[in-house]
Amino acid sequence: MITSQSSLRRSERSRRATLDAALELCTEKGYGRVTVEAIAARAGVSKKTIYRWWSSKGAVLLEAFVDAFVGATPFVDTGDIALDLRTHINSAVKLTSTPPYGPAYAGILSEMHYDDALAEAVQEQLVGPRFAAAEARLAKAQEQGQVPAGANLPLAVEMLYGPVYYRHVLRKPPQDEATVATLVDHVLRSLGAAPDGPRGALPGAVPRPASGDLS
Amino acid sequence: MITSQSSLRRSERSRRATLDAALELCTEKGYGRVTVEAIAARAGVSKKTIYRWWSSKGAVLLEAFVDAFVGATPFVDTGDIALDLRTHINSAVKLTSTPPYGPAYAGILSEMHYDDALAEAVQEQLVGPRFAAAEARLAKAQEQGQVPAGANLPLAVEMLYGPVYYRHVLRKPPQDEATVATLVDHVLRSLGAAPDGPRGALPGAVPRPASGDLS
DNA sequence: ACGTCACGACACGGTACGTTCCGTTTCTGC
DNA sequence: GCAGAAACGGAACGTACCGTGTCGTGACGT
Repeated sequence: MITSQSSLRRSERSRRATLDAALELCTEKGYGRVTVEAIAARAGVSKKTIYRWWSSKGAVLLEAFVDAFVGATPFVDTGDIALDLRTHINSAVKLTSTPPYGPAYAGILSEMHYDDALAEAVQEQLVGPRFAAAEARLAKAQEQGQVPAGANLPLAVEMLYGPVYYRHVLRKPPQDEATVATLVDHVLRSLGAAPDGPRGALPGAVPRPASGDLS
Repeated sequence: MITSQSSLRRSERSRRATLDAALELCTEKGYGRVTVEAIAARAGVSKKTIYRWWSSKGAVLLEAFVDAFVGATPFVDTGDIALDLRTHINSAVKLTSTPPYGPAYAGILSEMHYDDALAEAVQEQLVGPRFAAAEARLAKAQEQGQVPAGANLPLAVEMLYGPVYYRHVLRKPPQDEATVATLVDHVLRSLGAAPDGPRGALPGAVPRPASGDLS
């Protein structure tokens, strides 16, 4: 276990102060310039207390991150696969591009390369569930005939998330909602799905005027 | 400029020894555990010499990286867009997953989040050219009628590279060549391109036997 | 009321940072 | 060639942060 264990005697006040301070500093200075000593000072907490409950700076920020997002991005099912995928991907874009969680996530992704335990925790607590939720929603659309039976769903999920991560790690501007809509259309089309209403042949080739369902 | 400037008096021997030592250490210990002092010791070079020519550990590895890959992955044009995209993406997968350049690139991507100059250098020297080459090859295919006229080419490039980065940063196993082939088929299909020979409806839905053109 | 445990504080040795000084080697220009 | 300049290796420096250890205090559970 990389995140903190609970205890009857543990001070919830110190825990929250630590997580909040870590997120603040990450936003202000960037993950790489955040130190445990600075977190402790900002939180009004002893360094010893931080090390008592977390194994590293990365573990603190992962807990802060997961803490804020557990159940915060449920996968709604409106019956419209394109709409639901847009909602899902837009939440992922916002997650990875908005303070304080965007900078924190960038740091976590960095640390994953050297910290095997952190990598495993991220996979189990963040990536795995999100990937599974997206794939499950596509499977449901399959049952409803909106996606062909033999479609390669895991590949579709990677094609959806891939561009989001691509821009995030390369520090390019995040996708806006129109771009996400175009992406979703392309991915569904690549699976052989029937065009979705007015979004017909060559989705995205001709920009559509902004419509209410995007906001 | 983040990478080293040339000089008439500069010792090429020290430069090469530094770059080689940095790549070696990065492979052995992972970028995060590589120190400038260790690079200097391994290279038989003074720390001062490293700081004279590079601004940071990241700059050293970026130069080693670019040095090895400048012109090393030309974008061939066989006239078959699907084949050429497979070749291109396969080289990107290999680049990001094979020592010593895979670990080095992971470290560079990490450092980019805190080092603006490094981020700009990566964009200009690595990502930009590769992205442009892929888009140019697609544009040529467009002229030849293999890709529809109004297709969203930048989106297509992101859909191709995205999954590669997705797996790289999340430390998932890299795509094998069959998966890359399926990905390329899907992306071309999403653009409205005509199915490519036997790769017909629902590419990837039914695994094809391995064929020579993949190796 | 007593014992336990988490707490804040402070000090510690260790590591790597980036810089400075020094004496030596190597190359350039005269 | 020779003299000067520049880059070199080596060693040491002060600083920052690491992760740990110690200690006295105070809050909680029994």
